[in-house]
Formats: sequence, structure tokens, C-alpha cells
Amino acid sequence: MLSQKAKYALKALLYLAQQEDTHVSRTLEIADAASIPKKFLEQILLDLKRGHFVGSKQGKLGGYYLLKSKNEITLADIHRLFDGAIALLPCASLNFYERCSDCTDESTCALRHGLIVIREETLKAMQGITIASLIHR
Amino acid sequence: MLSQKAKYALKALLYLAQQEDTHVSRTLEIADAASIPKKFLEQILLDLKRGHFVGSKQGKLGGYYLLKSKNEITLADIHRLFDGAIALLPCASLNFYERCSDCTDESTCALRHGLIVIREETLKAMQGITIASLIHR
DNA sequence: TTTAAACTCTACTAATTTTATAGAATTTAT
DNA sequence: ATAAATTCTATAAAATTAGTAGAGTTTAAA
Repeated sequence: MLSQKAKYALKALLYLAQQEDTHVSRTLEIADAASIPKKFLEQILLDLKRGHFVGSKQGKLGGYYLLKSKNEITLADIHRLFDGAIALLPCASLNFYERCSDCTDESTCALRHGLIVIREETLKAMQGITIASLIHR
Repeated sequence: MLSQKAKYALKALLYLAQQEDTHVSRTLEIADAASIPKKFLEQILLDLKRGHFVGSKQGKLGGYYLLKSKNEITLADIHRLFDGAIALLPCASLNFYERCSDCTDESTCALRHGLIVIREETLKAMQGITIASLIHR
């Protein structure tokens, strides 16, 4: 399941993607439009900025805008940024690999192979969902 | 990501599936073989029993055994029993459907449609992984 | 019929993660 | 100078997860 953060991030990105290219959106504007607690959204937008998905303009008349194209931002990206690994266990993860502490021999682990298959399938599906594809139904 | 419970459940099921059909396995035996804390495993086996995946025999010489065929127990089943919905949001879930509290109109929600696609793909993949398929690499 | 070995059940606890909130600092247009 | 905005760090409350404790029940076998 997605965390609230990831869900709010997607909603914020969907909002930004639907504004005109020149428009910068204030946090409060996004929070109101997408029903997100403003202070919580501040953190989320900073995370999205550090992930290079959005840019910001400081000071009066400042705000946020999409940095990447809405065709390039995928569900997989946002999941990884806020909720971490796509895989069901760290040992089956591409970007968040970690050995299982209770695993005696990874190469013969019956679980791992199956979970790698799942990760491949899920990742492919999640990479197929972009902000743009979500907007166009 | 899978919870420890779900992971332990899968490891326990894998162990049971590799025993002879007549054999009943004690909790301690499974715990030792699969490196699972015994008291924690007790709860997990009870959950598996309530889910009709394993049966038990009480008293001395008691223990657990597979109730369903190892071909019938899928990763999706175990995920749902221990970790709940396969879908990324409850509003996209088949078995754990729930409306989003912050959602004004579900039918026009841009997120939901995409997440239903992901759930369909992920579910299909997870239903393809069975205890038997895990054992046969 | 007693005993030991096992499952069953409920409650509890500690640690971690999630979901925020608070407030001061900084930046920038007017 | 001022007001409106982002930025940053710390804190806190709630929920979830992972695991422990211990009493109760069942059953095989001596």
C-alpha cells in the first residue's frame, strides 16, 4: 500500500501537471486544491524537489512547478522516493538491495527467486503509469 | 514490502510443503529449520490455520501440516492474509475496498484508475507464484 | 490416571514508522 | 521595510509491527 506521503505527492504532481507551463503554484494553493494538510505538503514538496521532480521559486510570488515532463514521472519513481523498494523483500530489490539477516544462503533461497519475478512484473507495470497517463484516464 | 509475519509464513509453508505427506511438524521444529522466533511462529501458524492453509493436531505428537495443496497456495493469498490488500490504495482494492476519506469524487479520481491497472497486473503475477512453484525454483 | 508435550488464546510491551505540527530562518518582489 | 513565500530542524501523537509472557487446553503414552 502507498503511504499518505506518496499519495499526496501524486496528487500534488497531478495538480502541477494540469497548470499552465508558466504558472508556479504556491503550497497553499496545491494543499487546498488537493485536500492535503499544508505543513505536511511542504515537506513532501521539498522531497519532490530533492528528487528533481519539481523546481521551486523562493520569496514572494514563489512556488512550485514541474521540473520533469509529466510523461517522465512514473508511479515507480514516486513509490521509490517515498515508500522505498518496489520488491516485496529487500533481497529481491534492485534499488534498495539488502541481505536478509535470517537467510543462510541467498543463492538457494526458495523465496527470493519468486519475489524477483514479482518485482520485475510490478516494476514494469508501475513504470507504465505516468502522471500524464493518469490525467488522460 | 512483505511484513516479517508474511515472510515467516511463507518460510513455514515452504518447510511444511517439503515434508512427507504423513508428517506433522511441531512448531519448534519449523522454528529451528526456518530461523523463526518460536512464540512468534505460534501466532503465525494459528493465523494460517484460521485461513485454512494448514491443519493442526493437538496434544502430544501434535503439530501442523498443509491443508491445501502446495499448488493452490499463492503469494497473493499469503499477502492478503498477513499484509492485507494487494492494491496500492484501498479504493483500488478488490478484497479490502474502502473509500478514500479525502476523495471528493471517486469516479473522476485520476489516481484510482491507474492503481486498478497496477493491482490487476500485480495480482495476476502474485497468483502465479505458488508454494510449489517456489520450491521448483 | 497421571504426566509430559504439544497446540491455543489473550494480553502486554518495546521499538519503529507514519502522520503530521510548530516555529524560526531565509529569500525575494514590491 | 514589509509581506509573502520557501526552507529547515525539531518535536509529538498515533498507529503499526515485531515479539514476549503466561495460563489454558488437548492428547498420547507410561
